[in-house]
Parts: sequence; structure tokens; C-alpha cells
Amino acid sequence: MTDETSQPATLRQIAREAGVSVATVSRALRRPESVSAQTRERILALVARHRYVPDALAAGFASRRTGLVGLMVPTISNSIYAAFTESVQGRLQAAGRKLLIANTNYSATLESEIVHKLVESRVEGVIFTGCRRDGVLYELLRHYRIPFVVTWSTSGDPSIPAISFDNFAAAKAATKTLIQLGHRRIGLICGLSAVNDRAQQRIAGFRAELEAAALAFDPTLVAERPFEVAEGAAAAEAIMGTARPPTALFCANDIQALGALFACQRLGRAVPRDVSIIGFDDLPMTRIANPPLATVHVPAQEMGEAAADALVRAVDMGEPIQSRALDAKVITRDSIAAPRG
Amino acid sequence: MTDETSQPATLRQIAREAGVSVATVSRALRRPESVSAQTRERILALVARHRYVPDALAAGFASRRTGLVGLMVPTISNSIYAAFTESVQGRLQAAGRKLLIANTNYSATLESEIVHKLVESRVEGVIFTGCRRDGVLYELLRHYRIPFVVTWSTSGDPSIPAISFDNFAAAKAATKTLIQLGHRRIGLICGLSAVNDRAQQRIAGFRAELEAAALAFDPTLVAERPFEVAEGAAAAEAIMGTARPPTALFCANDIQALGALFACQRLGRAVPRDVSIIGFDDLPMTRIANPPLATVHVPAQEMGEAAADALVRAVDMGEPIQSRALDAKVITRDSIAAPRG
DNA sequence: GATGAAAATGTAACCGGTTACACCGAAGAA
DNA sequence: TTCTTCGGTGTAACCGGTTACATTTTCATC
Repeated sequence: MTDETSQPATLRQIAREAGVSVATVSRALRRPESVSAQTRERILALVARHRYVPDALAAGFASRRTGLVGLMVPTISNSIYAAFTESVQGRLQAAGRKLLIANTNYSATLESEIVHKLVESRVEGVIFTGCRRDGVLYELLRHYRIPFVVTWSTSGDPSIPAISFDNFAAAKAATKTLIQLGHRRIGLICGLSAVNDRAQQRIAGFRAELEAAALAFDPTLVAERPFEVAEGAAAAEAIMGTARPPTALFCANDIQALGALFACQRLGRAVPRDVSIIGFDDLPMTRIANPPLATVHVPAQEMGEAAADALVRAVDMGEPIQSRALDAKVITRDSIAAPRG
Repeated sequence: MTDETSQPATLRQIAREAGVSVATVSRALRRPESVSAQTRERILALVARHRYVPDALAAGFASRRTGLVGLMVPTISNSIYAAFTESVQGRLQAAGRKLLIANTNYSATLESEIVHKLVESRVEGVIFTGCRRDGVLYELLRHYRIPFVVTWSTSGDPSIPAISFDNFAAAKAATKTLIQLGHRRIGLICGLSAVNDRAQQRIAGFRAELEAAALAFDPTLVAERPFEVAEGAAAAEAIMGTARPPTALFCANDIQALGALFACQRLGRAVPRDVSIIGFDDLPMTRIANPPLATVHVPAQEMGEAAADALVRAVDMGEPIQSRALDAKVITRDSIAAPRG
């Protein structure tokens, strides 16, 4: 088990020492059954002794396959993206692929740079978060025949496959839940729609439902903020501090919803007695909070697995990626109730 | 701006069309100042027209450099690792490196497989979480001259560089804070020490401080659980439901601490009046919770950046990695107070 | 105009696997 | 015996850049 030389061995060295050709060593490692048992054992013994680990770079270069898949998420600090990333990674790992993760930090410039890096790395597929981006990027990927799929956002363009759920409809449903309880003045806390098409779609769903219920949209009850607990708390304080505060808050993500919940409690507004709160994402913590937080369950894990699987199939079998809309549904919990009086 | 051919171009094609040698094209792309302005522009125009993106695989293969760094974390679902990962990634991205993330899911077997994959990929460096693992892995990396650094855990072995903080001391300090407030019966909720050396070190720190204060260690007040809010809640319920419940809980991570906080409140135990709670990690949410949660600040971001920087320097300048212990410190907030009576 | 240094460019070997194709020998079929 | 088949193996081209070294061009200086 000691290393013969201090330099890592190469396939040719192993071949020489085993008295066989490089092709045989390559085969012994990649398709062991295609080599006689005797030869195989001699080779594997040498491999172990030299601690030989084949160079995936050279192998990838020679075979024109890298086994790499790129994933672009805005951030993994947000638990929901972390869970999503983990599901993608698990699935790819199982399929013998490696995951290259890149954080775009909600910056289009950074995202564009990263896509170029991924193409350089000759990834075999790319998973995007959200669909709004410069079309040049999609063209670049097509030119290099790299399949891609959009997640977290449905794309209007049928040529851009999306495995996702309907943010607009989900936000509309959450808003409807509040309206059906009797709320007429509803605040909205969400991400920055300028850099986040999910936030934008959720706002649109919120407004559409208000309109459907013939309720006025009051911009003073809306806050677009970064995804931070503290931002959610600050936004809730601001909205609840207005002259005519709403009786309910729709937070387009659970991180901000938790911040809002804490802020309301600190302000002495009981939830749900004085103000109802509904979130979005269904993070594990919402179930445990006091009171448990109503939310919208998003199929983060399912979406990640489906996207990874679809990409692997596209690479392995040339199967085109079909757009799919998964289900997101409102989860009613104790943080929402009919308004007082 | 249209692509001439439908096949992605190669360096040789660009060279032929530009009427120069491949070396010149390579230089024009990698060190533009080493080529005359005229030639450079002609080449760059062709590069743009063909949408040429150099093949990093071939480049890496030729130059024996991949620009890849591997990061092994147990999971990124835990916010603190997500923040850590993000800081590593940001730093590496700035240094022109790409990050290969792998989740070990607290499994030694999986970790071992992944290290092999990373060596195959010829990563230029590896960042580990925790130090407890089969020495064969460290030997393998040394044999391939791949620098590595351990984070989140100090290593006893000086040959294994660690950029970390002292879990034992930090847990001891947190426990001491509770004891100094007057607590004599303290519960402990933490991760699974069997698969997590940080958890193990924190338990040890907890016990050491009890001993220093001449307090008995009561195993019925200790719960080792996976890192989930729900687990923290369940553990707190169990511990607070015992015949002689503790007056304080030390949770060795904030996720479980939040679960414990919610559970205590649900049980009608006011925090900190009936029970004090102190966490570990200083997640953003602890600041906003009701009451704000005392915790131990860990230098997750600093550690990630320092580890990434050290690795880059080791690769670029052959500078050996020095072990460093960063500061972790107790943050007092309203969730802890002197016990009643 | 000759000279030498510096700048710009070209030539070709090389990185370490993969794989199409050729080849050989043994077993089974005719 | 001869032909066919097939498992096992070898040969060598190939993937697309990088880079050491050689060569040519440019330009300031004497």
C-alpha cells in the first residue's frame, strides 16, 4: 500500500508495470467485465498500490463529456433555495454527475459572467432560477448544445423549458384565502420585483385577486425588501404603523413572514387576533412558530429533483425537456383568522 | 453576430480565419497586452462572431490547472453552513476559481467517495468541515499535492491545518454565562456527536464547565438530535417535561434553539422568566425573535473567507496554510436571565 | 545603414486519458 | 479439417488548448 514513486501515477505507467496496453487499463477501470479476471486483478492491485486516481480532466477532454451540471441560484442563504439546491445535488450525485453551484446574488451582470464560465467548463446542462434574463444567454447555450431548464418561474416562451409552479396563481390563492376570511385591507411584503421575477409574479397575483374582489390596491401597504428576517420585521413595523393599518399581511416568503410575525408581536398586535399573517415557501420553521404560520407550500424538492432528472435524461438520451407546472398550495394554520369586529 | 457554422468553433479555426497561429489567439485571449492591438481586435471580432468560448477542459488539461476548489459541508440546509458556503464561494469567485460543492450529509462513506471524485476532478484545493475522518483521505490529498484546510473544528494534529474556532471553549463560555446568572440545572440540546465532531466538542465544553462549577451532569437533561427546528422543539418538550426540569437550556445551534423557544412558549413556560435559552451560531433570526435569543457568535463568514484565501495563496504561491483560531463569543440577549426564586 | 534589444508571432511538442479499429487465439460449427 | 465467432487485447489517432523555444519584425541607437 505504499506509493512507489512520489509522483502520482498515470495510466501509461500502470499499463507498463502491468505489462498490458493503456486501453486494457482504461477498460479495467471503466468496464471491468470486459477484461479477464486475471488481468483485472493485476491492474487493480497496481492501481491501489500507486493510489492511482484517473484524471477526470483528461478523461473528459478525450471523451468530450464532463459530467458537470451548473446550477444558478440567487443565493443559498435563503433556506428555501438551500433545500432546493440540496435536492438537485442529491439527484445529480446519484446520477454520477457533479454540481457546479453559482450564486448570482440577484445580479444580471454576475449571472451573465457565470453562464460564460459554465460554458467554458463545458457543463452538460444548466438549471436556472427564474426566467427573466438576456436572451443572448439562452442562445449561447443553444449554440453549444447545452440543455437548460428554468425553475421557480414559469416562462411564457415555449422554447424555454420550465419545471416550476405558478407564482401568480399561488399568490392569488393566498390572497383569496385572506379575503374569504373577511379581510378588506391587506398589506404585502415581498422581494424586490426589479431583480426578481418571482416577486413580480407574486405581486401581480396579489393585485389580480384584490381586483377580482373589487378591493382597492393601496401602495402604502406594500413593501419590497431584500430577503432578510430583519427586513420583514422593519417592513411590518412600517406598514402596521400607518394611519390605517391592514388587518392582514401577505408575505411573499416565509423569512420575511417570520420577521413580520415577530415585529407584530413586539408591537403588541396579537396574531391572528389583531392581524393575520400568511407566508410563502412552507419552511420547516413555519410549522413550529407561535402561532404556526399559514403559508403556501412550494414544491422545492420535487422541482429540484424533476429538473435534475430532466436534464440528465436530456443529456443521456437526447430527450427534450418538457415544461411542467407542479402544484403549490395554500396551507392554512393558526396565524390567520377572520378580522375582529 | 451570427454564427458562421452551426458547430462551436475551436481555437484553430479562429486562428485560421484570422490568419495567425493558435499561439497568438491563445495569447490574445489570456494576456491581451502581449498581442498587437490590430491583431487583437481582428481576433476578438472573430471570437464574438463565432460565439467562441474556450474549452476550460482542454485548457486545464494542457496547463495542468483546473481552477476548481472543492468544499465539503454536511448540508447546506442549515443556514449557518449556507452562509459559510456563500462566503467561500464569493471569495473563490473573486479569485477566478470555481467551487465544487458536495454535501456529505454527515456520512463518512459518502464523504470518502466524494473526496475521490474531487481528486479525479483534480481540484486545486479542498475545504473540509470538521476534522474527524479516515486519515487515508488526508494521505490521498497529500499524495496528489492538493492543499486542504479544515474548518469549523480545531484539529489536534498540527499537520492538518485548521482555520476555525474553539468549539469547546465557546460552549464552555456559553455554559458559564448561564451558571453565572445563577442556574444550577441546565439542559443541553445539540447535534449527534457520533457523526459530528463539533457537537461532540460542544458537549465536552458544556460538561467541563459544569464540572468546573461543581455541578452534576444529568444525562436525562441532554438530547442529541438532528439539526431541525422540529427536533429542537421536541427535545425541549421532552426535557421540560421531566420531573425536575432545568431552569436553563443550552442549545448548541440556533435552529434547535428556536425550536426550543417556540416549544417552551407553547408549554406556557415564559422565556426567560421560567426558563432561559441560549443558542449557538448567531443566525440573523435570533436577533429578531421574541425575546431576542442569546447565542454564541461564530465567525462563519470570516472563517469561510480566510479558508478560501489561504487555499488560493497555497495554490498560487505555494504558501503553507497556517492554522488559525478565530474568535467566537457569547452574545447576551433577553432570552437569558437569573432563575426565579 | 548597421546593430542589438524588445516586441510580436510562429512551430510543434505535450498534457493523459478514450476509443475505433485491427489483430490474435480458442472454442464451436459445418 | 476448415470456417466462423467472439472474447480479450494492442495500436495509435485524437480531443483543443498551452507554452517553451525559435523566428521574424519593429524600432531606437550608434
